[in-house]
Amino acid sequence: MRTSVRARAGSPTATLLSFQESDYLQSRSKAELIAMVLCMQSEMESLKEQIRCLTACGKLARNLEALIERTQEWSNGNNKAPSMPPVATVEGEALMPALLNGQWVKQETSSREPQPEPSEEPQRNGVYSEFITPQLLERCNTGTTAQKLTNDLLRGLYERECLASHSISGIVYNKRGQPKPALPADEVQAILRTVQYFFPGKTDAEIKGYIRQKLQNEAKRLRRKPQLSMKTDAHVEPRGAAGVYT
DNA sequence: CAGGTTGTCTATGAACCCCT
DNA sequence: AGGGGTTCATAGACAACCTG
Repeated sequence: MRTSVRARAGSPTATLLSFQESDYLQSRSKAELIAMVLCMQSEMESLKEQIRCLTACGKLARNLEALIERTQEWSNGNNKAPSMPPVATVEGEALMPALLNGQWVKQETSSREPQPEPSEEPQRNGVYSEFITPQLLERCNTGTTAQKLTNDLLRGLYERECLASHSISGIVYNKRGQPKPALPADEVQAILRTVQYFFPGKTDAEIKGYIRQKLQNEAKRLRRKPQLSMKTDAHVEPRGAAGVYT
């Protein structure tokens, strides 16, 4: 299918049109081209998301530095309680409106369950909130069990391969086992605090047990089906590196 | 006692087949 | 076409055991 649209030489549109008319595309079936476009769209979305995350990380880092400075000032004898730095925003949206300095800020009044009061000890909770985003929480099941919430948080924060290849502490007691790196301690703490917010009765040990269980299940899954995942990848990417589904 | 491994069982959802 | 039953893969839960 040839297009009759005229475009200025050298413009992006002209580049696209010349690509559309190339022999490579002419040799492809319509279905193949549609599949390629879908793959490209998917990849574009993934890249956009990565850019958003990187931008957010940079702003969060600056916020953390400011908070650390204020905390140090406070602990150095300045009795005035440290105030929170302004919350960074991405595209006008507050990054962490739901969790501030370890304390949750209610966003929806029509919550599924009566939410417990935020902790009275924000300093004890620390600043772990940068890992648990409101978007992530929206995808998590916060209303059923602590174990489900823990699993959802882990799946939201890490890839399966990452879960399968890490442990809570990094300590390996099995001599024949490969040493596994530990999950970032601050991220584990963020999960603990988050789960304890929604399920105040749960202890660190219990939640760590849920995390351990999830890591083991993922590792077991990977051991059982290593060839399956490879086969699936081969299906997803039949034509070179066109499809990146991560 | 905490943390890790392995095996087994169960629940669940997707895929498939058959019948109307 | 679609509704219902069956099969299968997967995730999660649990128990038993090991190690430091």
